[in-house]
Amino acid sequence: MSVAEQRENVRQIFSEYLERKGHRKTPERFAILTEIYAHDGHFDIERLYGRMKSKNYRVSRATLYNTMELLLDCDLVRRHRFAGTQAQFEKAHAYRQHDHAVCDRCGKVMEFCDPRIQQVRNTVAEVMDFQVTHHALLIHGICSACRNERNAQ
Amino acid sequence: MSVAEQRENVRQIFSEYLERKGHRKTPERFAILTEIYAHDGHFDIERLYGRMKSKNYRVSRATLYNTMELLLDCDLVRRHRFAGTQAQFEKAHAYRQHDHAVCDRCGKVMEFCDPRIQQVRNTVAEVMDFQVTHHALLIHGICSACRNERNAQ
DNA sequence: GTTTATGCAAAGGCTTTGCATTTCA
DNA sequence: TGAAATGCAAAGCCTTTGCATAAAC
Repeated sequence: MSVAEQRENVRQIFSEYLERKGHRKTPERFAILTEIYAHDGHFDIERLYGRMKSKNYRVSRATLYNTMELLLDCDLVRRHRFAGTQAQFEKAHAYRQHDHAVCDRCGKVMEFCDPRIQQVRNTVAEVMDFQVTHHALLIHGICSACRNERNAQ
Repeated sequence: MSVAEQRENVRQIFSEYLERKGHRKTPERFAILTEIYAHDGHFDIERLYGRMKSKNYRVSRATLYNTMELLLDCDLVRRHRFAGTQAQFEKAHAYRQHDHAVCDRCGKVMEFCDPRIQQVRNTVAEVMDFQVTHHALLIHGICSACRNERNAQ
């Protein structure tokens, strides 16, 4: 799937979601979605605000927060709280399932993928009669770069 | 291990930690530790503050926040961010390894245990050359009670 | 006697809210 | 036209910080 195809695809999903929920299709909402899907990796609200402002597309922070709720609700975006109070987001559609390892010393976030997580989800759903929608596995520790740095001192 | 034994045990661990780090052994710090280990389940700073106040042991919120940092550092307490900005804590010592499933409708938090997580940790450590210290797996979804409630409406 | 910790209140940072204005349907 | 969304600023909430006081070592 090309970048253009994906962009059209997620616009379609968002459009149908807004319609189904009786929400309006404002240009701000689609501009935010487009901006999010134009980049990889994690971002926070302030970063997104800055990126849109630099492209002369000014949206208020309030609208950013409101729109993120909608995008979370239709699973086009994921929200993480790696540390502190500041939420981090990432696009979720057509982005392979993965989890995160975060270095508690330098804050670097790495991605990994392990099929056993899916098995755990299935077991939890079955044993606890729980309808799983998504999950977040965060592995904390110290990355090799930080360990080497400390050893070198 | 009895409750009294565990309390003595964690006091010992904390005491040694403070000594090793050159921190002072203040009565507030031990009172906070004792209060935390007198209860099961999750709690936030405000709840802990209220519980100590109701026992006429008044500590400032600042000291609670400071002490939690120490307890986190010596692994006697875990911190979670299930939702929102408010941190949740739970005691960590002699409390079997477990993870959490949280209902996104009613907010209920359930615990479960799956040995496959340990295997994932081992794999991440090996493949990414990452020194794992701990992890947090959060499974989101809708609990059976909430599903039944909605069906009944 | 020093140095560190406590407590209080103020400041900070991220997020939410209220309300007037604008815009979608 | 009427209801909902936007933008701005103010308020909220949790957490951190600064500084005087108290306490550990």
